[in-house]
Amino acid sequence: MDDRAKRIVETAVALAERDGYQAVRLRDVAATAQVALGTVYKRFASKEEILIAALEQESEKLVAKIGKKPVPGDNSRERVRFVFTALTKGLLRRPNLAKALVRSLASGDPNITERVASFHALITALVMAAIRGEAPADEAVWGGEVDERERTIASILQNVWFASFVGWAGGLHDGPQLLDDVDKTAALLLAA
Amino acid sequence: MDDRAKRIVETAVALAERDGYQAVRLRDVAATAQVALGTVYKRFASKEEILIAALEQESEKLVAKIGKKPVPGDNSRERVRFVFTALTKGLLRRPNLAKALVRSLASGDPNITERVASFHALITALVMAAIRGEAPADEAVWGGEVDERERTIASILQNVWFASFVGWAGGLHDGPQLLDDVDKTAALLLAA
DNA sequence: GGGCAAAATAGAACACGTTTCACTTCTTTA
DNA sequence: TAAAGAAGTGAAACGTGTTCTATTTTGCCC
Repeated sequence: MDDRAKRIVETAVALAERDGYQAVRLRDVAATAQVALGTVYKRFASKEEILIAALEQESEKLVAKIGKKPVPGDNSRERVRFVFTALTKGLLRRPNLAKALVRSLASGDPNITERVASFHALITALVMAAIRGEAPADEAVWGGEVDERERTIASILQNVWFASFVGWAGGLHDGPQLLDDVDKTAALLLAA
Repeated sequence: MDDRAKRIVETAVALAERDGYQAVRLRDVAATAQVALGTVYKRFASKEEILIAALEQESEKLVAKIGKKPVPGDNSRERVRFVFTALTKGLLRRPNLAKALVRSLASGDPNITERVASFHALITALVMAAIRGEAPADEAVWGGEVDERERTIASILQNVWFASFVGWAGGLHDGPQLLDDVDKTAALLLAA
């Protein structure tokens, strides 16, 4: 990502953080990033793509922070809770931004399918590492055999988290409730 | 819902069914429904609200059909699979419409929160009835005590279904995969 | 340093959701 | 049945995402 693209994404993040999705007006983004509107569209095909780029950037930061050390906790459930708590708190710290990002994630725009899949894979890897009690980075190391059951559980947890996140973004419930949904799921799926 | 409102929703459904969300242009909706644009906005606050009304209408039809008789199946898991299969197939029969509706459902628009919650409650009731093996309509009869564990499981299943549905709408995977996600979850959560 | 292709720019223009307004047509009620 | 208010209408206008165009600037090669 070149300099201009970075400025564009950072501006979008700043605007979303302050006033949410609708405040990310591309004319404002362009002006603030000191770039012409045409340049914005040379780099990104749409507003959604800018926000997905922002999601990538933010989630990578978050995952990097979480995944640096082995996940703390004596058993799968505790480690899973730790990971989702960290993710959720990291995002809810800037609620307007989080809502804007989840909106793009759930937009169903076919042009961002691969990016959405990457995000999905990123979280799944994190959760699987938590279940096993390894540092996520290690995952690159052990080459092959993934436990199918573990993958399924990780995927379920992620789906519950995502659905609950969307519910939170839509005002259905609050942050603690969101975490509670995931934790209850973990309680049922993971032996202590 | 008066006559005009019905025509508006039906037109929106027809347009979404043919060509998806972006094809539901409100000027076209108004023209086809033989109504002025101002009248559309007298009945519905936004495009999202029209589509949520459509979702309510369609899901009620679907649930009415599914919930008429006791759900077939010898155990919880089979009954749950039956219910989600029926729901999913009913929706995927008109994929463009389904994508448009799920988009509204996941839009995060705070003005439709209650409607989204109602939809959620509707599905939860259906799933809980399937877990127990009762006709959903009976639920009104037995007054009180809901098993907390059953409610949690129903909620998880619904969340997985929803998340997977959003994934399908975004091109992440296909219909059978969607059902498989839910079924695998049911396998882990429900004793046969 | 001059020329050239690629990139950037300013700004107009278009599409569509949404709002507004002036006017007409119903419906109610006294 | 006439008056009043509610509802509907057609059309214009506005905001913002997106596209397009003509012009300028930049980076590079000879």
